[in-house]
Amino acid sequence: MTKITARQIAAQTGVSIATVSRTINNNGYVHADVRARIEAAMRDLGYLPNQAARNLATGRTRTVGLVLQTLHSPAFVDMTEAIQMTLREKGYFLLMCNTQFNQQIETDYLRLVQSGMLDGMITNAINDTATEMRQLVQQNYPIVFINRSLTGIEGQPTRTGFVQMDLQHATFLATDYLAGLGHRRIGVMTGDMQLSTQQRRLGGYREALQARGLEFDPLLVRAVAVNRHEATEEEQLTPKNANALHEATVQATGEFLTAMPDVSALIVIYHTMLSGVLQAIRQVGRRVPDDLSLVAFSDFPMAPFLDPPLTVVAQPSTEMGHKAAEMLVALIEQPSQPAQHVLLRPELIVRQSCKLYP
Amino acid sequence: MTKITARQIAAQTGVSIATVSRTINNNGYVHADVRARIEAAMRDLGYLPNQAARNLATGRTRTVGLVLQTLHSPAFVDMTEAIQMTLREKGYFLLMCNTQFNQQIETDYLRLVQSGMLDGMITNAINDTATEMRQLVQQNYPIVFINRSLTGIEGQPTRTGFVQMDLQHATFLATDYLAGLGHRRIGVMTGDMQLSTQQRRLGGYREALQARGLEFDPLLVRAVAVNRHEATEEEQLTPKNANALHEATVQATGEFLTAMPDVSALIVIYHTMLSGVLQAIRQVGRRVPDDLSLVAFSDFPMAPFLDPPLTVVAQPSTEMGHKAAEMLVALIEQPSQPAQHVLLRPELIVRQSCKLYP
DNA sequence: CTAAAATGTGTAACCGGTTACATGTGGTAA
DNA sequence: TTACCACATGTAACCGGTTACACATTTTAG
Repeated sequence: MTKITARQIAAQTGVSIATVSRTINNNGYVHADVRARIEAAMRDLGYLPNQAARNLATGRTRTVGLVLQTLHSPAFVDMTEAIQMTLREKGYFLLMCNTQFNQQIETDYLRLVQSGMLDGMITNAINDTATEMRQLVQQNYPIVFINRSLTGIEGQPTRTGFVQMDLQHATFLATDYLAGLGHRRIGVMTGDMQLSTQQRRLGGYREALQARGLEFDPLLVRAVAVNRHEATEEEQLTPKNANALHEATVQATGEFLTAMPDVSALIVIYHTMLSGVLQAIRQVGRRVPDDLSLVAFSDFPMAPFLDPPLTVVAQPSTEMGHKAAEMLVALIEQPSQPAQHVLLRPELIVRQSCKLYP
Repeated sequence: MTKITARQIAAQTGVSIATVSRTINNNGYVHADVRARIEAAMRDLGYLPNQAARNLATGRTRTVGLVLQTLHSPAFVDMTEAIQMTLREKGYFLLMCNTQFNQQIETDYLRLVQSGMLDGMITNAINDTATEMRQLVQQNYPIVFINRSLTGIEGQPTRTGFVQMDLQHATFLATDYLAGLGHRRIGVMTGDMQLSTQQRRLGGYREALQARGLEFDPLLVRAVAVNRHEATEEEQLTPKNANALHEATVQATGEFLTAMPDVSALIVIYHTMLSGVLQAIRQVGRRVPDDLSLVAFSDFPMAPFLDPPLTVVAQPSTEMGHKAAEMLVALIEQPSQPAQHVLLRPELIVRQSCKLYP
């Protein structure tokens, strides 16, 4: 249990710590015989270099942060695992941060990059408009955003990357498919309207409606807020965890379906809301797909086994995670990179939750 | 972007770094006025203390590791979030490690505790019998095991904790429920037989059979191995990721159901195998619950919406995560703790995937 | 009023590595 | 033979904090 240090390895082998360090890091010149002796000593004594010391000396930690709101979404799980595996291959570690939609926690974790604890950050932070985030970007810390964008940094030299699914196309796919089946009143259950992605998500909805000659009715879009936004906090539900979100969604969807009996199809933008939507549909006595067609976002292993098998817009989550990790490592290791954007395509997977209208 | 150091804060305020340090850590005595000036300077300059330096100086990192095989299980997701939230409250960070059932990765991550990068570890490592793990425990590093046990450390002073769901009772609940419905040939789809938990899981199965006067038939237990175990590697399937596991499960379940037409009920021990089992059932043309009763492990949000709604044995995952985190922090902060054991009860949630036999 | 205790602050030794620089070999090309 | 370069290793200055200890100044207690 007494900690072995490089000094002891040096003493044991009769060399200086510098030589031990060179051996560990495979730096500079070390005679093959000496190297062998040092390595033997390290093995014998079970020596592992102290990471804190290395981090301090090198100014790097080979650790990056991942800030997500929740893991209760198969897409996020896939992404997280892909990120971690990719990072591992590149010799990096992953610090997890689930914020449960709490912006304070989000901000706290973002600071870890500035405190030198993390070399960089991957995030889909919801306060992407906040000053803390812009500061971080402006201060040139490596950050990769997932499904987020940032205005006002165009042309500036930052170490920022963006990995996005084509959100507009995703809602377009769902809407166009439903409209193609003859639905004219297509509802959308979504999250916080303040989020910078809402515009693109709804953009795809409107685009598809227009292409099919249908009118956009704002009453058909129902938002269940999942985060606190100072400006409009009082009007928003602010569930603190998945359960609260579930209840809020049940409530909102129930009201929505009751108030809008002519809605014949529903698009659910967030997977975290799906169980709540399904429960509400049951409660108001509608049946999928006979009384209501349903398209959800994110595919998941159980989707084919639901009643009925669920038609979904699938995200390339694993690929997104992989790209994000790769991009971040590049930003960390090569100081001056032009901001990269990766845009991946979603895919409509048709199962049996939608029906011709009427 | 130039890094601000405590020295600069000290210079700016006209005090020594020691006083700055005392202010940061709320240690020792600092005059209220001086403290105010220092805090103002820190705010103005946007100073954040360098974590690597603190870690080195204090010998602690306030970071703990979580080593899991995968997040593709709602129970693990719940646990992970609970762990992280609890750790955060106590001022700790979480380093995530998903091993994808690769024991090499597992071992690598375990070493991080020894390298001083982590203050402790929470894990359900599958090589709980391996020498690396025992070494770690013997060397008195704080470790909390989830659903694992460790023999041969009884009475020894270690900093080890155990959080377990009562695995034996879990399988008992499922088996007893099915037997009570009249089923006599109850199949079990499970994972690696080498895992130290298998004994307890099957123990509950046998216990329930015996209580109901049914005979134990080893042919009714089908294992789909999910990890590599040197000793028996050649006889085992060794899928490298969730997809491979899915395929392996489809294959194994299909064979099993075909070879055992008299099996009227099935217990699925691992959630990660569930989608594969469901697919295989479909492929061989059986229907749940009419041709086959089904009990799965772990509840999940979509379970009520499956076809049919799924009867499950639910784990108290959130509570387990919470306890594990609490226990680990206690082990870290209070050097000499007797090894603690927490045993939580699973719960049978009856829905509609089981039917009276015949 | 004096001794002891509490308060406040600076100095400097650490934590355990990394790495620039100096120094010293031996080999090889001119 | 001289000059130069690749190879090999040690010395010591960092990295940016924490904290034991020394010293000074107040308070408080008896």
